[in-house]
Amino acid sequence: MKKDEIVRKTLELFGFQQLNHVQKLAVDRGLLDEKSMIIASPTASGKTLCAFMSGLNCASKNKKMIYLCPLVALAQEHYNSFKERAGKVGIKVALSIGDLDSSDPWLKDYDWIICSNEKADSLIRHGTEWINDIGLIVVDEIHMLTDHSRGPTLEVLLTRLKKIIPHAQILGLSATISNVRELADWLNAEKIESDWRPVKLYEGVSFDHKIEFFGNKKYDLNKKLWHELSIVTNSLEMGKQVLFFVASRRNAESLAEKLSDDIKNFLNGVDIAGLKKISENVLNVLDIPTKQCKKLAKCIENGVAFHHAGLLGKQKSIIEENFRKGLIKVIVATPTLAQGVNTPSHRVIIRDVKRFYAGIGARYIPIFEYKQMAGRAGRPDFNSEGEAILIAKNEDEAFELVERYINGESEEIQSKLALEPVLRMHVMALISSGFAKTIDELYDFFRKTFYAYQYGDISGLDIRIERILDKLIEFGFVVRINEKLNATKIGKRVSELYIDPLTGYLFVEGLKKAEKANNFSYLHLINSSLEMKPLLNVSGKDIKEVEEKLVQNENNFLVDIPKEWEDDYEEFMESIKTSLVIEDWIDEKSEDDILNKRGVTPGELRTRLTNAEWLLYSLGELALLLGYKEIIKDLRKLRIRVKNGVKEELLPLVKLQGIGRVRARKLYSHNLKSLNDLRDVDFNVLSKIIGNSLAISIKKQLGEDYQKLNFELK
DNA sequence: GCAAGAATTCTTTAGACAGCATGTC
DNA sequence: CTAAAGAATTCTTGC
Repeated sequence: MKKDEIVRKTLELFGFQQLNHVQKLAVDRGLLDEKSMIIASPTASGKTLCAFMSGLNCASKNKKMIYLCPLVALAQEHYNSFKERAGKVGIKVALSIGDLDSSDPWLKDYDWIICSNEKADSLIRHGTEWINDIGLIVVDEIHMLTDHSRGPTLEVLLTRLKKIIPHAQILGLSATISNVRELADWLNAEKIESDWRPVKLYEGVSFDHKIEFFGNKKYDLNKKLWHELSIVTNSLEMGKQVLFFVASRRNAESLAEKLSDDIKNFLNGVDIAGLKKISENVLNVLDIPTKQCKKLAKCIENGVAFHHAGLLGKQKSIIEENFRKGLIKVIVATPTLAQGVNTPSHRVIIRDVKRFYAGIGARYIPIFEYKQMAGRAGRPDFNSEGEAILIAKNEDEAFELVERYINGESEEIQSKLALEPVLRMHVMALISSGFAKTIDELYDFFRKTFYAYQYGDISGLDIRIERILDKLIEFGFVVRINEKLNATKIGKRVSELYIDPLTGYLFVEGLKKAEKANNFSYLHLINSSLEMKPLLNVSGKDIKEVEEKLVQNENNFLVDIPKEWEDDYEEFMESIKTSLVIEDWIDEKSEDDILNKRGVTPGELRTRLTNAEWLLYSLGELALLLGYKEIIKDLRKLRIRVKNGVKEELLPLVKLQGIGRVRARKLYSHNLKSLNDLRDVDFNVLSKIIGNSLAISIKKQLGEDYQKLNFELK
């Protein structure tokens, strides 16, 4: 395809007439001539379309595009959008993320591969063969590089990719940052910067019952109402939605609740009917609605939603979707929404500019974060402008906020590669995948990173690497003979399992004590790993039970028990508490009970369980490798129990599709305890217990003739 | 004696990546 | 080097 044809086709697929400012700039500067570049421009300025164009260009040259995303949710969103559009021109798009995996060799038949940064890293560790077919690397939200926990992974990944496929085009998509130049230079890329936005953004402050846009416009608010409500009222009177950003989940919920009583007056008949329906959907995401589900449902009925990571994924997407549709009038959210799925709002209110940081106390959030939140203001499909409003208590504070945030410039991107936990993981990976075969190669590698580029002097890094190397050798994961470095079998496996070497070591040491282990000690072992952090905190009401558990299992723990006065005692208690929650789950306690009793949110429980399952798998794999044959079965059983939330006796039943913890228990209580029982039981009996369609499905899964049964039913 | 409101103390604090096996009416 | 808001609890005040 020729260049103008690519442009034309892309515009057609997206339904646009012409390229916008940023896109034109990118094309002029060589986007379709395989020039590497970093495009730094505001949210919604059409960067994705640039990626799409160069993806088409790349495909026309018979090369692959790999599209890296910082969040699974974003990867999914892009996958859907790309698949629909690119599918029309015969391009095959694949999604590769942690769960719901598409196995490696399978990917080689696809043209565009959308994945998370970590997944891409993992694919490379496993030595993917199609890597040499990559002609284009798109890095979405490349400013992630500055993130202290996950930035280094991206940095190492890019450094590696640059080395393996030096001729591939790199396209970095970034929010506006001050040192794009530096980043671009590191990648040998063009720098394209633009402030162009599809809608005009007004940034202002609200205080003393007015909203002030200094020199632009001004709103007077109803003095009889409390501050937040007066803003909401003012917005809804103009028919505009509001998106609040607050500092904590509790704040989000309480503000949403407080607002919901007054907002319902702004709803019309259509809204009320629609909201009623959504509210029910939200309520029934789980079999038994939890307290949080009920609270959310009630708020939504009145047109307000709270949004944070404690919600279930399904609920979050219902809220996002219906806010876009205009049904939900107000969302009160934690920072999730600022970096996640696109949820623009005419007005964005940044209420809390301070946030708690462990060990330091409350601090101003970075300017960069403010800009991300403010950037959500404005809906190109409805209005030509958006408003981002900070909340201040008084005029003094208002001026301070203007200075700091509105007139402020985003922080620079800084490499965080020197942080030890991440470095440890990547040193292990580099050795394990044979990328660094000697110490010199290892040092050389780090000389090509952004860290080295940015700071020049990396002697400090060298020292850290050396220290880490010593540790890895001590752990038995790496062998060093003179200058040569080699990963041991177990070291290689640790790297492939994508766990921190420290966790790997924790597991290896834990397994040595396995003869005294019970299920609880395995759960506790995985909850002692870095990957499970942060753990659930122990509150006043469960301290007693946690202590009891500690005493009960005193002789079963696979890690050392710290003394009460030691620093890690509290963390130890938290790991017991977290294990208790998982134990409740596999003891078939009802979800609602667990959540209420332990003060956990549904979304949180879900992520914990997924993590626990992955770590149990990893622990099992290490046990296998180390030859602990007796316990492998236990670990396997435990893992399936964690996955399904069932006692051991239900294990055969949950193998069936459509049978989870609740239904399996039901079958069991009707004396159907095995697959054979189910095979033998009369269809009509089964159907009475569990319903027609499921009975058909079960019988079919057991190999009986679906058609025949279906026929008999009629 | 009691209730409303004020003052004080207590409690809690954002987010979310990774392995792997298998299948779709 | 370590903050702030909301919730819970206790105290005060006025009748």
